[in-house]
Amino acid sequence: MLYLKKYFTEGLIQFTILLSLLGVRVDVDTYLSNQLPPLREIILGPSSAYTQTQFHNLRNNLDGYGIHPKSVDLDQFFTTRRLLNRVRQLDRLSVPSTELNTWLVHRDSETAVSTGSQSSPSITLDNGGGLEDVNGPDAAPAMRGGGGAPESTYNLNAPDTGPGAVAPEGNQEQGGRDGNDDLTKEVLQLVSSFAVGNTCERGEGGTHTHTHTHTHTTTFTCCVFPAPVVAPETASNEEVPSTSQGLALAPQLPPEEPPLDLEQQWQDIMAIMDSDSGTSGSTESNAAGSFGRSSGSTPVNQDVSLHQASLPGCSQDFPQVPSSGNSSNVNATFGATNLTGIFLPPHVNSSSTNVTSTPILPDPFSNLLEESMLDEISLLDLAMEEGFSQAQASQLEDELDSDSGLSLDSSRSPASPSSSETSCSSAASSSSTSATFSEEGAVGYSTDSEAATVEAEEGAVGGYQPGYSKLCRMSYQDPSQFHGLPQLGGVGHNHTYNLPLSSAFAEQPELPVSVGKKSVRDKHSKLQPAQDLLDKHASRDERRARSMKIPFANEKIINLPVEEFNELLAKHHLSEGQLALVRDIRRRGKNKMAAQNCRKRKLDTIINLEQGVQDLRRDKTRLLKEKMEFIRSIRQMKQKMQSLYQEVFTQLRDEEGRPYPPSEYSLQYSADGSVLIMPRGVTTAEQSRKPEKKQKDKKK
DNA sequence: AGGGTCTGTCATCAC
DNA sequence: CCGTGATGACAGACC
Repeated sequence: MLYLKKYFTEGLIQFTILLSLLGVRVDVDTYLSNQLPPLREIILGPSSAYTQTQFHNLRNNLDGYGIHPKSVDLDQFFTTRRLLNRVRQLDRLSVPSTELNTWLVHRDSETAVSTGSQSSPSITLDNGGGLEDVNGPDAAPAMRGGGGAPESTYNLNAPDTGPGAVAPEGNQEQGGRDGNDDLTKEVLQLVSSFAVGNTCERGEGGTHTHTHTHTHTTTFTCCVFPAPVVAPETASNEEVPSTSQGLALAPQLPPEEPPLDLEQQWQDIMAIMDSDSGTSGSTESNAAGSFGRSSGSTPVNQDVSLHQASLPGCSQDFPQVPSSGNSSNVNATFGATNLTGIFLPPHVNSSSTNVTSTPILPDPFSNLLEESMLDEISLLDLAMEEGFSQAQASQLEDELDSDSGLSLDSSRSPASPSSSETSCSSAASSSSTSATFSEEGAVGYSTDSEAATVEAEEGAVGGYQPGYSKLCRMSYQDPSQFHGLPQLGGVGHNHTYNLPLSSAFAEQPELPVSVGKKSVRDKHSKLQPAQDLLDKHASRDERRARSMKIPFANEKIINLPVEEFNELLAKHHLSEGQLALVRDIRRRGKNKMAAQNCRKRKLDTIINLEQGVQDLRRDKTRLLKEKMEFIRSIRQMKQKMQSLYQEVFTQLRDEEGRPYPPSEYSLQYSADGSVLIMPRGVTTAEQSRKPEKKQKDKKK
């Protein structure tokens, strides 16, 4: 019994830590609000991995020691170490060190063990909180154990004499007897703040057996109360409710000065529980509680430490589909809660049926994880994920941030083609001339005239800057090519329709105003006669116009407003052929500009789309980063919960001091905030709803 | 010589 | 109905 007490006490400590961790989770909830599952849901789920042996293995692995699993002393030692380490690791965990120390002392001081040697299958760890029945009388799943105990029974005090009674109560009780060690009291006080009750009660069948058949339900109840109020005296075994046969064990100490932090955490936890219960309560299965089924996105609270705490056993997290036996149970239980993988090592040996036949509800976490995480079963994958989030994602974002890839002209305003055009034209010619033949509205994009002006001065009346369009394109493709502007002259396209004002209003129609080709080209053709050169490089329409003796420049034909154009035609008496030619020239000229504008618009559209894609990629990267952070945080929390769950579970002992087989039992969290150890055959929903009533009924 | 790009032109549609 | 802009398609010039 001594070691029963020890284990149980340690269990209390573990559980306290667990609750404290939940306190941390409170913060997390602020951002993951609904996404985080209720504690009970987290704890839900059978894990055959939580066998004592595995526990030791885990510990040994963690500690790096090969200690015989059965060594109680070593257990103590390592447990202490482990707990300390665990606490230290819980950076954000605001667990006063003094409290921890106290626990440890308490642990060491283990002396007496209340032996509820009764055959009572139930072990009740009611927190002594008797203070106020926050949950109300019904709150009492704990009541089970406390069967006959008074309302205040949170029988921390009332150690169930039942056989199953393990001893925290006994401890407390013993402590009191032993002289009420101050430390012990303090410990009890602290512990009492986390009302813990372990109740084993018989099922309807009443066949309480050590085999823990489904007929009976062993309940580990943890009731939480703001202020523990338990008189040491109450710890007497006599107060154990006979009906429940459960041993009510509860830390009992007057709540002298509950640590403020602790209390605060406690309140937070309660708040969460309430909210969670409310949320989950709305759904049938909430009792079973799938992990974080509530949906809702909230900003991530980075309060969760992101440092990676890896557990060896986590490599096989998230088994998607349990194939058989244990794994099935595990999955069934935790699968829905997302904690399956964490809490349930694959090597679980569970013969029980689906304890947690809890309905699988939509789980925000699942959604979050399944996408990119659930399929990643190993920590290695996690590492890869992290690697991505930290390095690759950053790199990607950097890449996206930089324009090197697309070399888009940042000066371009996607929304304003004109601006882009301006940049192009200005880059092309640096011409200050902005005059355009816009009266007809066809020159929206035809700032080409600017360039044309420059060329006109050089004798290239064609007026069109050959490189204009190309320049824009080049700038789009690679801004660096702006430096190669002079080279653009090499492109000998005919742009004669974009005429400068000077040439457009030239009064000398005969003059070959439009050379049409690049000055460069002209230079290359110095040997040719001027006329030939002009003819050769003139546009077809110009040549036609010349051949037809059209008395005015094509620029005029093309760019004059329709009224002036008609006046011009009227002023000059032209033949039928001439008129047709003039009209064709005008039509083609306008169409040419329209085509240019059209192409520019296309280009702008493409640029805008590119920019949009860029922005979207950037957003995607950012969101991906955030997602990875979420996943990391969640996984870390799961790992912590897993280890805590495992430790708590393995510390539990039945009335005979035997550990509960993980294959048959699991810790589950009920809606009222109590933690129960349930046979896997019992559905959580069933368990969470009825326990209180059952207990009451049984009491009576 | 072949392919890509740019540009002009035509046909067509819409306003 | 005409003038004009927009645009797809085509062809020629150029690289």
